[in-house]
Amino acid sequence: MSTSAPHQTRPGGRSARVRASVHRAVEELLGENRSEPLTVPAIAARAGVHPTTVYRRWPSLGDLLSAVAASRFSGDVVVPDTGTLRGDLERWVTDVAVDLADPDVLALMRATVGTAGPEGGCACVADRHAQLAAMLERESARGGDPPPVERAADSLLGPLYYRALFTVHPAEPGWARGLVSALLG
Amino acid sequence: MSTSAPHQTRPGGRSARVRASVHRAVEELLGENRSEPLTVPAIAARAGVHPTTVYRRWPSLGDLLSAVAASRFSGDVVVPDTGTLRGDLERWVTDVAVDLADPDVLALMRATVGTAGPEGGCACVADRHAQLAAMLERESARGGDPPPVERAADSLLGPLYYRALFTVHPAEPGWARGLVSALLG
DNA sequence: TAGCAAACGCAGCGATCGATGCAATAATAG
DNA sequence: CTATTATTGCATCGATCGCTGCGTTTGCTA
Repeated sequence: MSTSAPHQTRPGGRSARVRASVHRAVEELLGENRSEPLTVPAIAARAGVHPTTVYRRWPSLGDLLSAVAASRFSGDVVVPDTGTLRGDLERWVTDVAVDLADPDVLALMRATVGTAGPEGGCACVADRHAQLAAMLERESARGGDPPPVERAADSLLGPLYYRALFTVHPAEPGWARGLVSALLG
Repeated sequence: MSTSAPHQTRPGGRSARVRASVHRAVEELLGENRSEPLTVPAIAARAGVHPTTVYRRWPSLGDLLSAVAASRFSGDVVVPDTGTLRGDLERWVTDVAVDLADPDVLALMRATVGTAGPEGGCACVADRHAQLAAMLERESARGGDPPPVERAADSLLGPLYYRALFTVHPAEPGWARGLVSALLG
């Protein structure tokens, strides 16, 4: 057999264009903070796509939001490589803090967590967890003794996301850096 | 005029009963994790109240959820008084962790954050912040040197709420206690 | 280039949401 | 106890949501 699975999905051309358009429409509509709730027809209209398409491709609004969040929060922050764990973490938390300061990002995260349930929350932070684990792993390979991933997540991602979701987020510059000091001593 | 403000609101009797019933209905409907989104008619039906009443008393669903969250997250955890800051914090974070392990509480928090925006988030943690500030204040009056409220919130509430919203929340017993050690050294 | 199948658009349908006058109830002041 | 008025219930209406066949377009493979 040349290719065992003939082609169950069709990821190129118009499909990809529609998906990107719908994703962008979701981000845009969530960005402009409207009082009305987010609905599929509104998304389709903004995307220039028929509502039927959205209903058929994504089983529910929660799945759509999860997909948008996973796509948006993957690859938006690159894992730095400064040579030391402290340097990597300091640069990384700063980048994450900058990303979390964007109102559009916050709106997307709120909607995803509120609509898609626990899976939505995981979709928002899965890539961040992987990045953090990669940096700690590298430090371990370098011969260092990094803290476990759970503790690092508690000390870094915890305050970052807590402030983003539950406070008005003043976010003084340099504050995120202090989290690294609190973790590494 | 005998009394300058005659009576603009009427908080007793049936009104209070309706409000309590609607609040309870919201918590119940969010508790049983349904795939359909939360709507006003569903809440009214569960509460045994006409939908018009809900539409008129609460300007939007977000306001209703904020009110429910503020009511639910006020007074549910008492501020302990063990004599030492460490003892107070350890008991308190344990209580908060237990509360956050309740699926109904998580569902209410997700919906509030996702629907009511930043105000919803504040409504969920305002009382917790006040409690934390009270314990630190008491330590200060006792002659101690407690950490600032922001750092305590970062170290304690941050991991607690981050794990509750963004992870599957295994929550080993005793883990919350470790947060206090990480904060106080 | 030709053929196949996946994906999309269109028209239309039941259901339900959210809102609006009007009448009835009941909580509070005197 | 009586009067006032905030509050709720009822009936109803327009708008829109979410979904389902069917025909058409468009990637993908041979």
